[in-house]
Amino acid sequence: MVVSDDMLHIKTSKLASGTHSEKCSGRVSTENGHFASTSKYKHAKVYAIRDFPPDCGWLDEPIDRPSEQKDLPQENVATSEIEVFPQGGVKSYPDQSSRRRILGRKCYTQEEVTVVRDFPPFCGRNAPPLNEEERMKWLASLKNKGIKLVTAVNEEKLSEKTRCTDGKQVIEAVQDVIALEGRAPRLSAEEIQSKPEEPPSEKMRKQGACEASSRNDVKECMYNIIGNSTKSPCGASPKEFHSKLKKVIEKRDGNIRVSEENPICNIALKAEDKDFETNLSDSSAFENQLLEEEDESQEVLSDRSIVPGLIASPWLHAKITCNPGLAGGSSKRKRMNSFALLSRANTKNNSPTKQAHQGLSQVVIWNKKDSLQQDVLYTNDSSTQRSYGNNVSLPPCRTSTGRASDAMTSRNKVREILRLFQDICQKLLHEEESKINGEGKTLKRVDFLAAKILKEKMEYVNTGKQIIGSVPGVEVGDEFQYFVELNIVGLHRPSQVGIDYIKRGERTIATSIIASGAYEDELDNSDILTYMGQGGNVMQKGKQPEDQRLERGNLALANSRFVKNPVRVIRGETRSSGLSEGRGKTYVYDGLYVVEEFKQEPGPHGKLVYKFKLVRIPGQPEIAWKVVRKSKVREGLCVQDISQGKEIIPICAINTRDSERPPLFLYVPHMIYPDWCRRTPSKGCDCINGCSQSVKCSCVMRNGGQIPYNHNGAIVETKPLVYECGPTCKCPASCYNRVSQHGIKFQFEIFKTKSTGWGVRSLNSIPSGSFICEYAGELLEDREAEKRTGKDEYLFDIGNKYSDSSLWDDLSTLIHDSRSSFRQVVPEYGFTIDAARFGNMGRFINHSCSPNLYAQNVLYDHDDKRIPHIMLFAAENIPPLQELTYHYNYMIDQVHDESGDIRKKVCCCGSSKCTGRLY
DNA sequence: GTGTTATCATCGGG
DNA sequence: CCCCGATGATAACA
Repeated sequence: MVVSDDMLHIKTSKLASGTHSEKCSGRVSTENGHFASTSKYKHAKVYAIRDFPPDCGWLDEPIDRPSEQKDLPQENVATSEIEVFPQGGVKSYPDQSSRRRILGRKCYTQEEVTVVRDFPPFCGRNAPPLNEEERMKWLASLKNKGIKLVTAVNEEKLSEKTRCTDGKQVIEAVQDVIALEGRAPRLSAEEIQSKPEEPPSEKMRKQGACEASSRNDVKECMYNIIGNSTKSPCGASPKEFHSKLKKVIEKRDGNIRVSEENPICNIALKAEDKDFETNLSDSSAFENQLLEEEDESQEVLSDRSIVPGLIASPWLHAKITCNPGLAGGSSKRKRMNSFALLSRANTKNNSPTKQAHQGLSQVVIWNKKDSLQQDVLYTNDSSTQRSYGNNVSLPPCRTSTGRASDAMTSRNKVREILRLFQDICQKLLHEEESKINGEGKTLKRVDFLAAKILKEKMEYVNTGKQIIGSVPGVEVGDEFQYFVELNIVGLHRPSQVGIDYIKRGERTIATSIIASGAYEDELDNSDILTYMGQGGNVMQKGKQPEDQRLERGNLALANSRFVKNPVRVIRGETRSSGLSEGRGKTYVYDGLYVVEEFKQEPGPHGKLVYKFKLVRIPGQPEIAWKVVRKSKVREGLCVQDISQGKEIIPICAINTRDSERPPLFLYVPHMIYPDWCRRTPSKGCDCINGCSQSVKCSCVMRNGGQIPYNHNGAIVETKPLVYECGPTCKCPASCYNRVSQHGIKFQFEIFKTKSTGWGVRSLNSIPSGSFICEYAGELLEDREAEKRTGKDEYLFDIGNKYSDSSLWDDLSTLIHDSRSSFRQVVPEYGFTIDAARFGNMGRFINHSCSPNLYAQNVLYDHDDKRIPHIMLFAAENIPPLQELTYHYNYMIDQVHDESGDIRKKVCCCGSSKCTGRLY
């Protein structure tokens, strides 16, 4: 990261509010988590004013945990659990240069400003950790479920083995092979079953392993059963035997599939699914065996039950290092290495020995489960926790340091790449929009373009790994604007297909589905989802509808119904709210579901369709929009509209924690300028046909020749200063160069947070780049601000980043003003916005070390660059009910009290990037 | 049997 | 509505 010192210029915070100890001694906490102070300013150069250029944390070197945090009261969980990130700070953000390359555009140093939009990897919300109680509950439910489920299945299997026809089929199939080999006479199934051919030692070893691990792995046990009944009698070499066996299985599977396609046995599947299930398990057991035989290094098969990572392969090595419990003390660093290993292994996956690698990937998948079990094991100190049969990846647990850090690393990766993607998208879209102007051409697919760029230059997240269960770094509730984003983060691989599945030998099982209502799914708000299968020419126009067949995704989902593996569900939400101007759909990750059952029914066109009933696995966080939609009256509502009608959309106040009401202040949606402030009216443009059309638009020129917004109202990139068209412009209000002046676009509410006073959140999904609100208040000169001692927590220092010389060098090519005069003026006169007495919702927005908003200087109604509007924009996609935050940009150890001592304030943002200090 | 290429299907998006 | 689209699975082919 190349950052000049000048870029880092940050106006430091002035004075200081109370320390934490003051809070404890009865000081009043305020909305922003600051504390009122009566101290006087003594130190001229120190300001307790939140400063504009939001360097967003990663420019600041991380600091050590302040020692005074030890004194924190117990309930201060947010800070006491924070992990200091050794690789934090600049070094952890290596891709700025790659971004430059990616965009392939002229890169100024000013780009660092551009990059201000690119928030630190830790931006925004972190994994909502389950509290211990929730966790235990979830684990208990899993345990019960898993044990019950699997033992039931196992018993079923065992009895099936001895009586059901399928067991016979399998054995007969085996016999076919044996007969082909001519080495053994045909035996009846029963004979084989009852024949203890295997050396008892090995048999016991296997069974013992199976039981000892208590892993309830159906396949594992089935493997043993089948192994016992089939392996020894023929005496054929394993490889020969299995290649023959495989053929037979294939043949048999073919038959089954044919019969499955027969409509007669559609619903019958439900009645006879025992057979089906047995088939599945049987053959997967066979496959497993095949796989293991294929891997030369697997000499001790049964050991896999105990130490799954022993099988030698790069994948498994990687896995081992991922499993501290197994590998014996893997550090975070090791884990990161394992990532590298994984991706390397992935490239190897295209090697000629495809079969073997398919096998490997299967092993990895199941090994994944082991690792997940280790998750459980690792976060709970009892080894009895190993006995989960579910292949469920649990939410990251932050109490386990190594794991938590890993989870955060993944999280940051995901967010990083998504922000990058969104950023590239906005810029490409912007270019396209300016190209298209007037020519009636269609816009290119910026999402694909951006995805391609990312794929070429960067690595996608979670690629190669075919993940069953939750994807590292992706959290329930995450939102995506484009379908390809799902691919980028590894949540759902196909570009347009709704069902993603993976191969497990001859079988496929579903890993993720997208329910966006293209078919007639039943999407209600409950945890049950009815998903319609694919195919049947429903999507193709001009084709006769047909019965859906049990193939591809449908087959995979059907298999998942028996394997009971978790399936990720992504819901495509049409933006019917109308509040956001973005594109049609938002994709929300809804968490893990299990396919409970499926059936075949006549669809809307009369032909048969498959319907899959998916049930959400309990214990996952609820999706915000469900909460919003469920409760029509907001719980804890204490003020209907704190703006008292002054905003276009009412802003209510919610307090579900105590009886406190929002503080009193006079709501003003706009800035209040004092009498002495004579703002020079802006010289408006003369564009009548819209400023985007006109090459000569003076406003556009001042923005460097381009409107800084896209047609959907999203800001393209952060600029030192944005010039919107204003009241004196001739362009209409619909001009694309008018965004922030139109006021809020989303439904916001202020709410009482856990530890930072009042905060702000939205009930809507907010796409990255959207305008949030202005930071409104009284304009003050710094001198005046210094006098307002008690309420400095509402001061916002207007950006004097213009005094930054390196920035200005680059700007000079864009902004045609006299640099010298400008620079002379600004550093001398600092201005501040005071929202203590008058303000808008912006005053409630809290600080975070990994924010999801950033501040942008905007001019539209006057020309005085010293006092731009402070407009807050979304730095990423923000799901409903996620708290909105920006970086206050205090300078650590630069805030002094009246006696000149450094003051310290604990930061309670709780983000993974949190330095623990606000200043 | 295996590696490469063509084709198909698909709950997007302008 | 039309068309372009990426991707993986499958079919066809060398």
